[in-house]
Amino acid sequence: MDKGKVDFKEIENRWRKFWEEKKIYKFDPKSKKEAYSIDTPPPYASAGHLHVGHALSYTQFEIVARARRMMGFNVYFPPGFDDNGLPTEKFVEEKLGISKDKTTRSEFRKICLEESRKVEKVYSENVFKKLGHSYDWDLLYTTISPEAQKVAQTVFLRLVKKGECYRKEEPVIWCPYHKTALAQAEVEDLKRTTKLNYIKFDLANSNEKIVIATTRPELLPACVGVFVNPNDESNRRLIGKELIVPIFNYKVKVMADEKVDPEFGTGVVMVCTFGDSTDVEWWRKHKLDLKVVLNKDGTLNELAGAYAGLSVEEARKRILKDLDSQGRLEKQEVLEQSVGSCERCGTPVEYLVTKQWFIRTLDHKEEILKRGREIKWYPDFMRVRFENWVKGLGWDWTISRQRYYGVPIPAWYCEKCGEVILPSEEELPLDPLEVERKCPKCGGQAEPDRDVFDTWMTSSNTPEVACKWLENPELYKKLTPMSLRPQSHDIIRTWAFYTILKSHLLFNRIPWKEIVINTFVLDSKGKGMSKSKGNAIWADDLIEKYGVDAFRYWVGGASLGTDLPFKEQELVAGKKFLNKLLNASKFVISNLKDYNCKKPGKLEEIDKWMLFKMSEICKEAKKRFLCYDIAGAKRIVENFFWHIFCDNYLEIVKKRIYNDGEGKESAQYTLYTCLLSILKLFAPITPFITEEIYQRYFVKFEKVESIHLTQFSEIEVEGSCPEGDLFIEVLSRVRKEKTKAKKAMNSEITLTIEESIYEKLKNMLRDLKNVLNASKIKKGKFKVEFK
RNA sequence: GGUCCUGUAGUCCAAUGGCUAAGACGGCUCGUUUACACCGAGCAGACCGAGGUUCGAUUCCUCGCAGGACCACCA
Repeated sequence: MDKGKVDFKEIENRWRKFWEEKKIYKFDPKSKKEAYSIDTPPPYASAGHLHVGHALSYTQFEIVARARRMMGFNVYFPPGFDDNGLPTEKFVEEKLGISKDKTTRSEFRKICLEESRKVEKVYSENVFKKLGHSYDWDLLYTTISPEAQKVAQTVFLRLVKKGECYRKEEPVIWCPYHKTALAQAEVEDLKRTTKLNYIKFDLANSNEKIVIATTRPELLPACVGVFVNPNDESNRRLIGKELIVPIFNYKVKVMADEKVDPEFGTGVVMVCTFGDSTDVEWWRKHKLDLKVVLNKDGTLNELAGAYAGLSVEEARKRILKDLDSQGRLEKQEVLEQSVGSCERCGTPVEYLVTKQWFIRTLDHKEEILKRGREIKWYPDFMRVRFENWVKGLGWDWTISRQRYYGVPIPAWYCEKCGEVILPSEEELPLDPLEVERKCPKCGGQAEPDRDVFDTWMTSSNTPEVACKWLENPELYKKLTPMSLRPQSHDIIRTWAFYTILKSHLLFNRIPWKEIVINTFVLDSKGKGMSKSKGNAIWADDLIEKYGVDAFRYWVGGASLGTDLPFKEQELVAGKKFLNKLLNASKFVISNLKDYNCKKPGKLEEIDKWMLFKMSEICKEAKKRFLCYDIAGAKRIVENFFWHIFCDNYLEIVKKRIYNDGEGKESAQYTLYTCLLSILKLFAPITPFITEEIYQRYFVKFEKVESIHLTQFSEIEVEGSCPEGDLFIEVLSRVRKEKTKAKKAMNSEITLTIEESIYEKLKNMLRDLKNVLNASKIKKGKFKVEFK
């Protein structure tokens, strides 16, 4: 071992290769140990870069997997990729400049699949393997695989059979850019400044003008009613009367609804089909007409007359101009508004009436809340977020998407009689576009469904996909409900929610026993990190600079439930720690050359003390790992290693191990046991350096081919030796005196200590003399004399 | 607007209804000693504010302030 610089990269590469070749993380289905299955989040393998927040979340539960393995569990830890759905389509469209409109579904799907495979390969190598993640790569799954498609389609058929999945013509949330229906969960708020336009309507059979404020004048041709609050003194007189819609000159009725805010605008609201979700609500409640003016691409149709073919924005401008020239635009006010927008492209969503498939959620709110409470949440308060979302749901889950790259909806519709035709489960997976069907009822030609499922339709069955529900029912039964779902808080409303929903509807039980919400990383100033804000810090850069173990050391310090600001300083500390660990090990190992790995007949008192302390740390750390308190485990082990083991114990036994003689074997046994225990406890967090040290020495005695296959130590103790604490206290007092006298720590002294202390330390005087370099220890008033 | 989380030295973070409130980074002083100067010994430095419960609150409760997150929103 060279002095000074250590080539951490070389160490990493060597062991990464070793683990992969030996397949040391392979799952053993025949093992008798208790299974611990992890419902891994399959990432969208899109960009090559990974910001520290993502790297942290994946590494955080990877540490859990390692710790569980070392606590005797048979860990089922499959990697996965979520490669179907909009993100991939968007990626392909942008990268290759292909639009789904200008190609066929099968062609487009082929390109998507090829791109997915390429990116996933890079991702596995550059992210997971690089970070030292201990997946069993033989269990790799992807959500576009035939197996996953079969799961999604089977689930669909079963839910249809149960009546929990239905097809209906309904207003749905629509993204005009992606030209598809969206689920409520895919909508994000977009804050923007817009104009509130005050428009004069004529009151029918009167000369009076009624002013209505609207942000969406382009929807005038779709106006189906006007509302006022029944308690609004100044406007209630209008109820039952009719207004004439400007430009389009047709009559609409004025009706009453308590939800109208008399203070906003003029207190008079027009309802169009559809401008926003309130319009949908009122349309349903008051059974209004349907006037469709929007096309699927966000342009206006013939109903808009002269404005047909224009985009929403353009039509708005033109209509406002025409209203103004007719003297009907009273005024405009600036309005801070937040509108629902597509979470992937930011385009404000519209509401269109289309035929879609839905899964019932509104009927099951209470049951879902109950299921949520059967699961143990870490941290517990994250369950509240889940509950808030469930309580606030306003729509059933729209699962059909008018896109290409996803799991096809296995259904046909008879052109003649409208019958919905479904395949049998044995035929799955299938693409109805590639299979001809005749109507079993009337014999008519059946039209295939051209849509695909929402990506969450597949992802919400990751327990079924990952544990091979259909391929290996035995295995699935053994591993489910899964032990753990690790995920981030921003997808509680999607991934966690949909998974719990599906598990409830299909199997009438929870999908996993515990859910851990990973730490949320902020930038150094305490702000949320994202690519769009430009404050993202890339994990690759840090790993390049500090090494993987130092990065993981930072991850290991994050506690659940509290946001963590990223500080590069922590990586510096990590590197220092690795160096210290390596150096202390080097020292210990070099003094174990003649060690026979046998427990000596007699242990020195201070060694008993050390072994006792070490065993306590092992127990406490295990306890903390079990309840996902990685940071706590790391803290106590690190503190013990640095201050008790290095600063105190190594100094105490130095002279004993330098020379052959009494107490040498006792020291060697203690050093061996403690260092190995410490290495093991740190192995889940810093797997590379611990493997390196283990392989340099311990492997030949332990006979287990990797430290990561060993179990955390259980140390045999011979009493707690409480006098050891007193020993350390005296050591500390003397060191203080030496510092005060500006003497070196190894300067020779004569020590006088209180008689009571002297008596208690009687059996440890030799070690005390050694560590203090005291030529004599006398009884009396505490005094340190220098030579 | 609703809900949730977090406020501890310059910075990150821990514990605690009562004892000297721990550790790391940074600062300062001292020490080059055969694992390590990416080190050791030591020093200085902190409980967001106001009430309340209590013999006693940094800890529990209420309100406020600050930061962060989630959800709902208005034509």
